[in-house]
Amino acid sequence: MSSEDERPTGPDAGAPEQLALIRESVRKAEVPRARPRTWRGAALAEELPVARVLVNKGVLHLDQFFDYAVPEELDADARPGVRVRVRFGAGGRNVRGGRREGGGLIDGFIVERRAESDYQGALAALAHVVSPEPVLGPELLALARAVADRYAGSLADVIQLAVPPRNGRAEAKASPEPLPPPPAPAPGSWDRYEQGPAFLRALADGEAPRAVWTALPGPHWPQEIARAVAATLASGRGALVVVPDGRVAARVDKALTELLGAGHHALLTAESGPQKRYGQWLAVRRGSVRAVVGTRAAMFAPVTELGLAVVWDDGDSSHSDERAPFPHVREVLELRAARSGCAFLLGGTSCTVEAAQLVESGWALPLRAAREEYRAAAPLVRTVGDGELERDGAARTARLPSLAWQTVREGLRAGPVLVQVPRRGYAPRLACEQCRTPARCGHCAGPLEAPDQHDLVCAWCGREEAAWHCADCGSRRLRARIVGARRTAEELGRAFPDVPVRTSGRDHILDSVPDRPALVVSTPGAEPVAEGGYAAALLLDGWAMLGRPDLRAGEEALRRWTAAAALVRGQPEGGTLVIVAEPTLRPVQALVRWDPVGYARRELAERAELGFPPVSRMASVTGGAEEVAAFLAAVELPERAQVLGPVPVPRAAPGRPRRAWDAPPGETWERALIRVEPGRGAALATALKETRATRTARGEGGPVLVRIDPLDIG
DNA sequence: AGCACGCCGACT
DNA sequence: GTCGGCGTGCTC
Repeated sequence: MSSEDERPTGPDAGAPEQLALIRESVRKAEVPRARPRTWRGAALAEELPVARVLVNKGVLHLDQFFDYAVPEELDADARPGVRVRVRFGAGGRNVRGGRREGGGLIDGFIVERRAESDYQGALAALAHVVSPEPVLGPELLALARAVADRYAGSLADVIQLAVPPRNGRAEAKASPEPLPPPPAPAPGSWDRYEQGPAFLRALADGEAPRAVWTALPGPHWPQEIARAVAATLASGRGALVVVPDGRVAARVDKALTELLGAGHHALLTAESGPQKRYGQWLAVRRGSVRAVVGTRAAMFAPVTELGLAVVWDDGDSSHSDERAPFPHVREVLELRAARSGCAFLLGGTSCTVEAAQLVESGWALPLRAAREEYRAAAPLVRTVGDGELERDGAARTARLPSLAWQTVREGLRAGPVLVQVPRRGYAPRLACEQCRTPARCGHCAGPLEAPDQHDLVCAWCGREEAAWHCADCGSRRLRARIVGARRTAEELGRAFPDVPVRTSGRDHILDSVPDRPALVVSTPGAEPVAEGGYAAALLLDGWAMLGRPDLRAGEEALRRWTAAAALVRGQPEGGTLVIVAEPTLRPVQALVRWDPVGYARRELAERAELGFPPVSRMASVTGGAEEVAAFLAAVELPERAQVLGPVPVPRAAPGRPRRAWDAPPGETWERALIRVEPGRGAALATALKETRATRTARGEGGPVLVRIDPLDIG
């Protein structure tokens, strides 16, 4: 990075008193600024004796580089990008004649070697070079800077996410010789998509197409990703694929190995353990492996000459990092594509609102198949309203309507049957009892809650809603009820005593089930793949999924449903799916018509109208009530920014691990939302970052947590 | 964040 | 005179 990107340190701090002037002259005499010759008598490097160092402290007001003198004996190893240890801190300031002692040893990275420093004081020397392996290249550094700015975070925080901790043993091992590029692959099942073959050809020709890909349901998408990677490799460039979890990574890994053999790609997931993972990361950094498949942290993988960045299923919440500054895979890969001019592929069986926006804005092109292709590849979808559930005769014993019974019974004759059950602990949002329209605040359109089971309060702005009535149908009655879905599934198992019941969920997740009749009960996201596809699927308690207290509840439910439906055989092979949910609801209709894109586009239009993200940009500020209030008072927001709240942060659900933005046990935190118009996101991030930097520098109040584009905004 | 520097009041 | 309170500001 060039030096103009750094923050000036500001030499205007107060009038220099006499002593300081004397010291200054002593320093200059001892260590000439133009070319530091000695430091404590030790010889310095002949050439470029100054090392610009990124100090590995996440604190925002230290978000700048520091210059150190390079002793002669470290000259050879102290190359740009290597890890170093330096003395840092006020500990050894100006102890007689400009000499420095003390100050703790902390980690850092050399960012640049220079002939001279523009720092006015005497330089301390590098303490040591941790390892001569350059791990932080200029491209990764620039990306990390861009991500830090985007998310109002510090460079060091992003570097901590982007550069894995060192492992000496892995570093000592040489990486394999890079393989020559493979030949361009045939389109394979990409020919089912109108622009599929053309997209592959563009990749193989070294171009940089950007696409939002609505994958057909069924088992082919890992191979399709593999072909896109292979085409990019064929152009002599590298490729990066980021998926939500290790299971999906394993599927793409398998597809790539089948297509290209081993050696072309690295697998970067937490499952492989620190040493192996660092070895893989190094192989990528060293350029001996040109393609990467991995989970979240792999979004920063330093692929040489990146030609294609892929994110699969960008609606999955694990694409959002839970460590500061909370970057999202889709956004980071977008940044990479924009910065390095590489191709971009966002794929999934469903479609997020953000993905729809990428197409709408013209940044990416749609990559879709003809409507008939989706209908043929998807199972027959039928709905059962949960009202029918109560009326149905069979429901009395098993709480399941007869259509569901029938579907399961018939499905079990042909193969495994999937039963998707929402996880317990879903707190549904209040909705109209009549038409199920979510109850929203009359002032800011935030979701309403009933913290004391009685009064209605807006979760965003905290206003009390005294006289709520449904905007759609005028009803004044609300409902919030969770059905005991798990038990229903168990009863279903008892009703088919000859059939094995397998379960897959949070604690024990099945990867796959054989092509034999079985009931497979699974929570959303944990569905095993059935070899040969499920004969049928039953999606229970759609209402509870739609009732989640989240702006994205509808989109998320549809994503979970299409993901499950994509595991079922297509309609021509007799695949059937029954969803227990109100058929008039939009996400349910989108599933029946298999139109996730239409759903996302409509949702996008609505969010634009209501001033919701991603059309507006939002940030959240979380912390103790006093800290949040003081922060909001201090921050200079961009024009027409709107502050919603603060409101108390709801308790973290018991059992779920505490996330950074959940209140610590025993404390009550508050959260405010800040909303700005489209195009002011960068200004908002800058304002938030600046305020936090000055406030923590002065130690004013406790820390607040700032998140840009928070996912769970209710 | 640490941590020393510096400018104010009670002490051998 | 000087020991030490913690308010201020710097860290290459």
